Amino acid sequence: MSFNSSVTPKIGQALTCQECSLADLCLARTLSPDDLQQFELMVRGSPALGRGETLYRDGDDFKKLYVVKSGSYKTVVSASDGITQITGFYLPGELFGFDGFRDKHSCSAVALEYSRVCELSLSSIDKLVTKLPTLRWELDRQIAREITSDQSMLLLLARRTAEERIASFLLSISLRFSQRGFSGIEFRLSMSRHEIANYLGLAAETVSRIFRRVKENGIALSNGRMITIQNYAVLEDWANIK
Amino acid sequence: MSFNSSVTPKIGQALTCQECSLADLCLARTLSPDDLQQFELMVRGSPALGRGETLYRDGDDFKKLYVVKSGSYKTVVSASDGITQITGFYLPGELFGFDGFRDKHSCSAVALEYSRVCELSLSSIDKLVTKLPTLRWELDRQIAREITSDQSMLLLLARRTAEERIASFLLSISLRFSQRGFSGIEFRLSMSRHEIANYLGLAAETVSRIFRRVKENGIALSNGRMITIQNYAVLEDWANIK
DNA sequence: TCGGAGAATTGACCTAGATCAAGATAGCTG
DNA sequence: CAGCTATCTTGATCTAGGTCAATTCTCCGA
Repeated sequence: MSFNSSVTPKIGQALTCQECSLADLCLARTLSPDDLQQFELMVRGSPALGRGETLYRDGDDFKKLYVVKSGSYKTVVSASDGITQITGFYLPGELFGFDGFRDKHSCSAVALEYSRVCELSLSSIDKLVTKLPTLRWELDRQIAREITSDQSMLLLLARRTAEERIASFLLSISLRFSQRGFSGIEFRLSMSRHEIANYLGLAAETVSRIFRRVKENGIALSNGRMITIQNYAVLEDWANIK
Repeated sequence: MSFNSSVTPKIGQALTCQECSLADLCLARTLSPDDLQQFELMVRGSPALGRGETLYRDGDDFKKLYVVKSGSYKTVVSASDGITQITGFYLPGELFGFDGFRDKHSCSAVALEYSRVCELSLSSIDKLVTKLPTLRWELDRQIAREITSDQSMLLLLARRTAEERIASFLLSISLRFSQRGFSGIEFRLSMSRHEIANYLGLAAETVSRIFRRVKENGIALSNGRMITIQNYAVLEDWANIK
């Protein structure tokens, strides 16, 4: 299936990288217009996945890096006894898949809703970076950002209360939506309460209860998966960002 | 201070990379003897640090990658409210420092005991990888390994009991010691109970109590920081590795 | 060898959040 | 749009592990 086979071009479904609304969030953002043309030739679209469908699996050979074009994905690690842990949620423009770069994937990537990615194969990357060293540098920075974000999750899971975790989560999602040109104060979560709970190391019931508390304190409304943030400052307080 | 100024060359203080006992654990392990010579010219030693001394700080510009030559290090992330979290312990031969690669460090690296590192500056890396692409690939794999390990810690912190965390910790240290040619059944921990507790998202008292339980069940002896593993199989059971 | 400070252990107690068990809602599908 | 299934919410109860408060070790340095 071709990259531009979809019907009406809209957010995340642009024909070319130049036209893509996610251009300044994507891996390609540091490239000059000329370089971007070279980059674009290497990028492939892929069939859309529905909720719950898997892009790659734990144990698969590493083949490609992915940028979310539309929708959203989660990455999940599984232990041999069946316990699983969501290690990240990825929104449009976000790069993922470097777990097991040049090796085997150590987690699985699953669509949270009807979603598409742009794909960049390892061989394309290797070809590109010889001509475009700045792409390599940007890639390095993005990988480092993944490490930094995983490590701040370690602090969150090891040292924060349920309330702080949920406040941080809402702030993070809100920030990322607004960076993507969507509203950061009113948005729809693509993940279930169970998925939020798993990601934050909590029980689903606890997430429910704290969403209620958030509502009772006039900080944010939650109507199912719709969230409306009412008091950003207090939410930041709760997250302990100080 | 020069790389080889130390008195008696022993584990981790070899004069050259060729002679280094850590050669097959280090970043350089995939290099041919010829390539290793080029690599070696770029590597710098550095003054030893004592317990508690800092190699780099959260916020510092990224300058170098480090391999532990002797001793051990921890990396620590700090939140603005003073909460800190140990995100990793690094033993001889282990590569660290890519948090904030080509950017700013997002955590601090602190010596756990009298320790040395080998340093590889960013400019050296960039020079080397043009001539030695396999070095780049190995670097990529090591960075991915850091991500994989951080993500398995996310599962540990979010979903495992205190008992499982400590069993996993002991197994991991034991494995890494034996890979380095030391005994994996009798070893000395270089970190305090407090540091173990922080790393595992527990209170120091809980670590003490579980070390006692481990002892009572004939799984491992702990005499202060000395550990003797008595029943590897049951320890694996406790860790839930199945 | 002694003394002191930090580290580790132990016990008593408490609480945040898990678990269990119903209901209430919402989202699909036919 | 009716009905079924998932998901979400709420309440009651329980417990793993945190916190607080003494001791007891251990390891230095003088």
